[in-house]
Amino acid sequence: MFMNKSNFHHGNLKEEFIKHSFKFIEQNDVDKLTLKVLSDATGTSRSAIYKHFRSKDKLMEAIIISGFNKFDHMLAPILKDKNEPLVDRFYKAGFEYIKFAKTHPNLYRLLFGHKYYKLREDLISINDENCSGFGALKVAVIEAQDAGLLKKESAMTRTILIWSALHGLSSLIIDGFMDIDKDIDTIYEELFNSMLESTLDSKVKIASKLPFIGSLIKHK
Amino acid sequence: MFMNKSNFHHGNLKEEFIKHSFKFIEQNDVDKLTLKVLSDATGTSRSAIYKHFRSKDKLMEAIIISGFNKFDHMLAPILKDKNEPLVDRFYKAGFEYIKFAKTHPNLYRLLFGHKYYKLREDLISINDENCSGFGALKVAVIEAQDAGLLKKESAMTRTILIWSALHGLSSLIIDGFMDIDKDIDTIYEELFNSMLESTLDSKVKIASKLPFIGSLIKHK
DNA sequence: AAATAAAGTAAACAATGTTAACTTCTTTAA
DNA sequence: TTAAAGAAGTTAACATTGTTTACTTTATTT
Repeated sequence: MFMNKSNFHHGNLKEEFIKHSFKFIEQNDVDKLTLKVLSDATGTSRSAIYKHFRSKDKLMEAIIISGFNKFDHMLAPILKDKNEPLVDRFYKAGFEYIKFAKTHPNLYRLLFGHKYYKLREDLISINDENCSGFGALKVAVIEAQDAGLLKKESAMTRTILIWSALHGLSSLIIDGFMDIDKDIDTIYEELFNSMLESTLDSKVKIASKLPFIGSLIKHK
Repeated sequence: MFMNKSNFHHGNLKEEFIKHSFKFIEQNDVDKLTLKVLSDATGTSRSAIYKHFRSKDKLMEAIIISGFNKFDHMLAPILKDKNEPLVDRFYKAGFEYIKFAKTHPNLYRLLFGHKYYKLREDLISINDENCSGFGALKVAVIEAQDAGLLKKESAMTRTILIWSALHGLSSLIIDGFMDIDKDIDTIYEELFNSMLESTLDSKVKIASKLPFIGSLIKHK
């Protein structure tokens, strides 16, 4: 089934909407993404989108799903990589988490912010260990506990606290609270030490330091 | 100069707008606060507000200022209370921080979220030790370092990390990520231990545990 | 070839923040 | 005291937002 590209029928307009939305929020706030922006970008009318999505929220839902896939495919493999020492996996995962937020601040806010949390509720489950980055983190925490690297407290509690610290630092960075002239790597070193190393039964050296995330110069 | 209350002149409409805005966001999302809501609440026309604020953003600015005052007046005295042991002050400050976010989620998001960060930039400075809760925290961190209770690393780094953890946990709670049936006090105990106690040169017992913050049942 | 469905359009809606022109009450000045 | 000025309200109109309805055009199916 191949498609005859005519002037009228676009062919793959639904994917175009999502693609342009993604591209747009790489550079702009999520609430700047209007139907006019999308109709202009795709060369269609303002109401064309309603032939493919029941509402704007349904489009946002598609973007959020796609965004979480992107996030999970970034994070989960790092945590699951059996070739790396467990501590290194944690170190790298936290590093890349913050880097993701810094690189895609609008997408990050869309995924983890409040505005569309009702949509998110229907989409992701914190306890789904297969597909979500959070699930993979929890598995890694349990693995660390079984290996004697983490105290055998509640895995869920420890997972939440690690996530909190990463989410908190990422949010403060991308939401414009860091106007100090300081690079983020030092802070992340300390975060990692406080968060993980302190709870390690035996101290472990990080095998390989990662290239720096970047400075904390105010994020626009 | 007393005011003749007539039908026409309201007298103190500006304060009424702010007061009603505050009351409204105790119960509703910030983006549900429209000029119509305020004109209905005050019995005025939709454009009356422009006699007192140059734009809606200027009203939001006033709310944010007032909100930060509320926040600072909650947090700073706890951290500065010389009658309490320093560790207890930290413990209580963190506890009340999270409680504030949980009790006033919409206000908290308004103050610390992204949407109005440009307004916030003109209003608060992270480095103002007198008026901001963050400033008070930094002073307390330095105090703890001088007293030998915290490692003598960068005070700013340590302050940011403590704030990150509190902000991250608070955000995850009020933004609907905690759908587990678990009370928050256990998590906060662990957070406090990881965050502060681990960096204490000598372990200190918390003098008095606080009443629980509440369960993590999903926040609406 | 005709009927049906899919995918587009234009025009109208209410709600949003905002502005302009006008009115009414209060204060100030001659 | 009265006139002018200004502060504080009104109504009406605007553009922009998401959304719906009625219509048109293209593609598919029978």
